[in-house]
Amino acid sequence: MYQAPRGMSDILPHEQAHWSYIKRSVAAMCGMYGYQRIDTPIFEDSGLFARSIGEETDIVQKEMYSLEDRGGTKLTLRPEGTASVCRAYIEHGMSALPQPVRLYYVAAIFRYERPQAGRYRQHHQFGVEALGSTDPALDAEVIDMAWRLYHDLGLRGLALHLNSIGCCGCRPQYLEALIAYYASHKSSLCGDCGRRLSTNPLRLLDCKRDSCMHLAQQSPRTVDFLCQECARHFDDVKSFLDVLGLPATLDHRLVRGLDYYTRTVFEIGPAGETAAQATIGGGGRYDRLIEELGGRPTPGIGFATGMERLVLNLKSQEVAIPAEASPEVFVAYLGEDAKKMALGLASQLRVAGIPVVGSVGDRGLKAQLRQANTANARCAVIIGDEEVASQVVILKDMVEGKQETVPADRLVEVLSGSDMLAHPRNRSLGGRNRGVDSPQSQQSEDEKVNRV
RNA sequence: GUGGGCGUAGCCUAGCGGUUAAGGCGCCAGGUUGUGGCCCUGGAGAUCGAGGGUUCGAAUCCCUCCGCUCACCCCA
Repeated sequence: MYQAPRGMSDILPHEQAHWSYIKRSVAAMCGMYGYQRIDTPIFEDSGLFARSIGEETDIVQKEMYSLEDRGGTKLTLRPEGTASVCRAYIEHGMSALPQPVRLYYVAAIFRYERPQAGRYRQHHQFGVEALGSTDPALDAEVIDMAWRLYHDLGLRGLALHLNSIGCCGCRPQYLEALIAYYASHKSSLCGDCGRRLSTNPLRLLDCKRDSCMHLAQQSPRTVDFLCQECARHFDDVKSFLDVLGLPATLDHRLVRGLDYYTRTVFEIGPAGETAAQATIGGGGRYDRLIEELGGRPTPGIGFATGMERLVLNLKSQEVAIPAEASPEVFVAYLGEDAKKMALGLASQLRVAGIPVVGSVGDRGLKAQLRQANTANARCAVIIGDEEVASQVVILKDMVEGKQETVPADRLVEVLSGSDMLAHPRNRSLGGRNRGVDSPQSQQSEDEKVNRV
C-alpha cells in the first residue's frame, strides 16, 4: 500500500472549507492593502536559499529537499517564500516600478524535519513582501496586515511580539556583548546552548530550559545596542503601531531563525501559549537581502503565516467556517430512454449556470434520492418512462418534500423562477463578507482583541 | 538526529492467552408497484501494521522492523 510521503498530507474534500475560507480572506485582504499576487517556481537554484537563509542555519544545513536534475543543475524545493520573491524582483527589474513593490504569495513549502503537531514536511504559507522602502510605516503596515488577517478570520486571543535586532552596523557590537555575557555563565548552560554559543548565539535567547531562560532574562538586549538610525526606526515603528491600535509586546528575546533579518522582527501566536508550534505567523525586515542576492541595494519587509497552523487554530477556537457550496440539482432517472433525457437536461441546466449532479449507475430511485440527499442537493429532477413519453419531468423540492410536474423544455425557466435556487450573487460569494463592517463595529472588535 | 505514546474493516472503538475477532458510524440492499431524510431488517467489508519467537493454542506475551503520533532541536 502506498502512503503519502512522511510529513505530507492530502487535503481532503471535507477539509477544503477551511482552506478556501483562508484563501478567500487572504486574497480579499491583499486587495484591500494593494498587494499583488506573485507565483514563483516550486524549485529554485539551491544557491539562492543557501545565500539568503544563511549557510549556517538549520534550514540550509539539514532541512532542504535538494536534487540534481538531468542536466546537473542543483535545485531545491523552496523551504520558504521570501528568497524566491526577491529573486523575481531582481530578475524582472521591479526596481523600475514605483516603490515599494507590494507582493503576496500562497505557496507550498518544503522542509525535511521530523513531523509533529503543526509542523510538516510539506506545508503551505501565505506571505507578503513589501520591497523598496525603509519607511517604518511600511513595517507597521505589514504587521497590521498580519494582525488584521487573523482577526478577520475570526481568531482571538493572539499576542504580537516585537523586537529590533539592529543592522549590520550595530549588531556585531551586540553579539560581542551577548557572547561575552553567556561565556561568563557557560557552566550553567544546557548542552544545546553550549553549542549555540559558537554556532548561533542569537538563539541562546529563546532556549526553553528554565536555567537558560533565567539567564536570558538578564542578558544584554538588542534594543540597547541599536545604532542611532536603527533606534529611530524602531521608535517610529512602535509609534505607528500605536496609531494603528496594535497591542505589541516588546520581547527582547525574540530573534528569528533566518540570517537575512535586520531591524524589525515580529511574531504572532496564541497569547500565553508556550506550546511548541504556537507561532502562527512571523516576519521582519531584510534590508540587505536583495543586495546580497545580486540586486541593487533594496530594503524589504515581509511576513509569512503557516496555513496549516491557521486551520489548526480555527479548529481549536471552533471558528464557524462557511460551508462549501453544494449542488443545486440532482438529476435521477429510471430506464435507458430516461437516462438519455437526463443527460441532456443536466447539460442544459449547467449551460444555464445551475450546478447539477447527474446520477449514474442505473440504480433504483430510492438509492438515487438517497444520494441526492447526502449530496445536499436543493432539489431533484426525476425522469422515468412516463415522463419521457410526455416530455415532462418531476421537480422535487428536497427540503420541503413537495414535487410538481413541469414540461421538460420549461425546466430551466421554472427552476430559475423558483426560490429553490440560491441567488447567483450569494452563490459566488458564499454569502460571506467579513472584515469590512462599519468602522464602529470594527473598532469594538479590535478593542475586544486588545483586551484578550 | 534524540526520547515518550500508539498501531484491530473507510472512520471510531471493544476484546488483552482458548472455539467461525464484537459493536457504532459510513457504505450497499430490502421493508409498495417509480420517491430521500427518521425507524426496522439484512449484507459486503479485517491476511487484528509486517516478520520472527514463546505456547497444545497469540489480536492478546517477548524481540526486530515499519508506520503514525507527541515532545526536544528548529521553524510558519
